[in-house]
Amino acid sequence: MAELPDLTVFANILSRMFKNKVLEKLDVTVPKKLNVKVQELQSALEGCILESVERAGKTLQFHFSGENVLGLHLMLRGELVELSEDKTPKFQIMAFHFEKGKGFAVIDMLKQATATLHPLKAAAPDALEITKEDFTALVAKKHTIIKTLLMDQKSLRGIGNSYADEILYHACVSPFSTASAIPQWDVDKIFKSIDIVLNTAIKEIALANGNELAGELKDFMKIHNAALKVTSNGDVIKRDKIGGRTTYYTQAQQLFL
DNA sequence: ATGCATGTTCCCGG
DNA sequence: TCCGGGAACATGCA
Repeated sequence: MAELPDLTVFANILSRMFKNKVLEKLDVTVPKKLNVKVQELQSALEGCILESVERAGKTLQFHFSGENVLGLHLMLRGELVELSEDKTPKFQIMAFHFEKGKGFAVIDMLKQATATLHPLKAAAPDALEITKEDFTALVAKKHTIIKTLLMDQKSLRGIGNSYADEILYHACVSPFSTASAIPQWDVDKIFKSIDIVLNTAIKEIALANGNELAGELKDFMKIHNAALKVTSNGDVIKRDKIGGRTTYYTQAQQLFL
């Protein structure tokens, strides 16, 4: 359940560990989500140098020498694990073997993690890159529920169910608000909250993880957290479904319809 | 033991 | 055309 902040941290850790290393071997255990044949993927990437790892939306982008790019989406339950000698991790999807026996694997018990060779550049802006003007225009033209809009990857990339709740809680706007009905002042607040909530989480997770790729899931959530009954203010945390997903919010969050 | 969690896609209906 | 709702995916956890 890696979300945007986790992925940003993973990208940084992978860069530290494998940047400028040669990918000696790429094992594909579960090829069903690949956009190319296993052999095509291997011949494109094996022998290449990993030049950078970046996050884009909810994906990681591995940039290899020779203009080769691999996109990776972990979907619901995908995880990254560092490889230890001679042991294939349980639920392995693919394994990246670099020099000196070092490497990492993608694991996913749902087998839904998706690797894409030469992914198309996404049209929608990333949640951490969108400008205030573009965000304002986006919110103004959509008549859907604000939480649904924040999570719509075709509109804005990178925000999932739990951080959508965290952002709207931080901005004090009800997740049930109609996007186009939200006043400019509050749209500005949401825009700022996206930046603050995500970047704060990145810092906290980076600190907690160190160089651990997966690490245990630290719970930094202030509202999207099943263990909490009330917020730090003492407001009762309510639960509802939006888009089939559990949504946590309080009565104090302003509703605009 | 039952049901919930999580992202995406696809299908149906208003 | 836009929007919402539900199912499906496989497994671990409370």
